[in-house]
Amino acid sequence: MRVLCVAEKPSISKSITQILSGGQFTSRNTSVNYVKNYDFNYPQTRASFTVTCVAGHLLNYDFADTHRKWNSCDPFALFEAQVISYVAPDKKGIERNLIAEAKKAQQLMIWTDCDREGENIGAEIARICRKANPTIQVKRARFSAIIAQQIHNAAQHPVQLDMAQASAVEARTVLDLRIGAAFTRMQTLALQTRVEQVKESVVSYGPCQFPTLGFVVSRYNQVQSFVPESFWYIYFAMDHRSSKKTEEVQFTWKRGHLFEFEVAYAIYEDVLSQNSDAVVTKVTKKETKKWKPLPLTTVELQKSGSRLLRLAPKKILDIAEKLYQQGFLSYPRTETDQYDPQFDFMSLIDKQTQDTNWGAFAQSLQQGGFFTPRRGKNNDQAHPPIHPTAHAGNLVGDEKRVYEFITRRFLASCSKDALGFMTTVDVLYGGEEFHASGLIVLERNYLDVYVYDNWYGKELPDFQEGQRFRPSVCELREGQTSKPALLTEADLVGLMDKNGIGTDATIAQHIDTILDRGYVIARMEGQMKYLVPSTLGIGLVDGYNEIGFDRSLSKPQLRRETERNMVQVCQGTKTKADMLTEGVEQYKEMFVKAKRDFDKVISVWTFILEFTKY
DNA sequence: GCAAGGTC
Repeated sequence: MRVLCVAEKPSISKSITQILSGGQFTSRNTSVNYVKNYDFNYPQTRASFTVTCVAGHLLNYDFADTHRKWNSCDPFALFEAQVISYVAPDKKGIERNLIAEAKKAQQLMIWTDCDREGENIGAEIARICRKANPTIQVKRARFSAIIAQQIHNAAQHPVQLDMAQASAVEARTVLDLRIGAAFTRMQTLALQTRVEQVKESVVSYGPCQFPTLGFVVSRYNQVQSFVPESFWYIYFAMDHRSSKKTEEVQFTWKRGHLFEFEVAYAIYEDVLSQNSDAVVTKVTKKETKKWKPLPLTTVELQKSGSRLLRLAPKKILDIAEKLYQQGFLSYPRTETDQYDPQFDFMSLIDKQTQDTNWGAFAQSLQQGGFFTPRRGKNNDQAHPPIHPTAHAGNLVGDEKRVYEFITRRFLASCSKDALGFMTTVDVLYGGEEFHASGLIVLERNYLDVYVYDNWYGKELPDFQEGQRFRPSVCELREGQTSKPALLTEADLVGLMDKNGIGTDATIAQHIDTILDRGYVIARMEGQMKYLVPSTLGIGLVDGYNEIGFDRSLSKPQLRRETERNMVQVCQGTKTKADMLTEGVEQYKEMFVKAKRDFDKVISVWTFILEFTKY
């Protein structure tokens, strides 16, 4: 039997070929540079295998000719207009290869990633192959890691494609298109005639880009409306004299900050009036740890990378993609922060021993310093955490910095938690409680390679329970609450991830979109980059908020509902048709309201455009 | 001239 295997991307087709063929395969070029067809025999199932791949989705969705042009219809009609799908122009070569190979095979085995998108891509592949060869038998290989035993098991026990998952993705795709196009055309056409600033531009709406914008505006509004508040606290310290110097040991008041001066003052007066010694009531000494970092996911790479390396999330992902293409990194789009129990850490660590900067650390891991990485809570069943797959010695600039970060993070995660010794001292003075804590770092462990983490040890003098002393300072001091900071890109990535806006592969794109559209402007303050909404961005979000929907078009709830609906379609508790109809009805209602209230929206915009200055 | 999701 001839079996055609189709993976989601070139790297997977190569890995499964290497595993299933045991290295004995021939390779054919196709008309597409990055797609190869691999042939070999698989005696385990007495079949001859051809392994090839696609590159993500093959199909694009758009409106039929009657509704494609902007002026062809009222934007409202897009909620019902016919939506067609077609092979994207840049995927034609891949389609041709699939057709040619499907004609030669009796069985199609789909090897896409084991997630909803993978199931949908699998359905696209099946559709094209069936058209070329109507009798081809369609199977699906299920694997959760590129590990020999799992890949063999998947090849020998294929299952059926999960059409429910594929349908859920299709429903979301069509809904996003209808909603995005309808609101984008309506907004753009309405604003272009009335607002000078947007005469030439597209004012896009999207179910991911708007909540993303919403986060930026919401933080900006918090900053603008911030009013500092005064608070009072008791500052308490003692002088510690050692042979060399005198140091001030500061204690923290257990009550923290009080916002009523009268109350704080009364307590303070009471403390002073007792005119007593301070008494050490308790000394706690215990070992403490600073945990080594978790295995690296895409979202975490973008968050910590943008914070520590000061690069835009999109830039980091682009660099990681390039390093992956060059064979230096594992697949850079992953939600997984746990390694497979059979993962081969040692050979990867060995590759890093030649490095001039962290080679010695890698060697120390080989000589007994290795500890299995911590396990996070996420597993996408498709890719391992991001890790270096080869040593790269000749990189420069940002590529070098990104590679270095990923490698140090990997080595750190294979090391040991840092170990410290913490002392906490509780003190009673004038009836009030204070405490101070000190830390001595005993073993740096992972900190030696993960230069991005700090763990400072402040040493405390040796206090004894029952010890009495006079404070050197005991004052009532005033402080003020400080303004919240504007959002950084790292914050925004975190908010989007937490609220389910976008995916690991698209979060950075959505941020770029709101920058490109001019909804948000990057503002540098020193080394730090902050995101500030433009008048247009504020106008759009505040304008829609003004309309008063149950669930705002610029908040994350709507996307969460879409996600919930997709899960229901996957579980079979809702049909694709119901998800589509309900979604269309819901957004139709909001569309009508939005259009009717547009004067109100515009007046908010005009107000903001006139009175907001930066 | 519209979306979001894959990936190159």
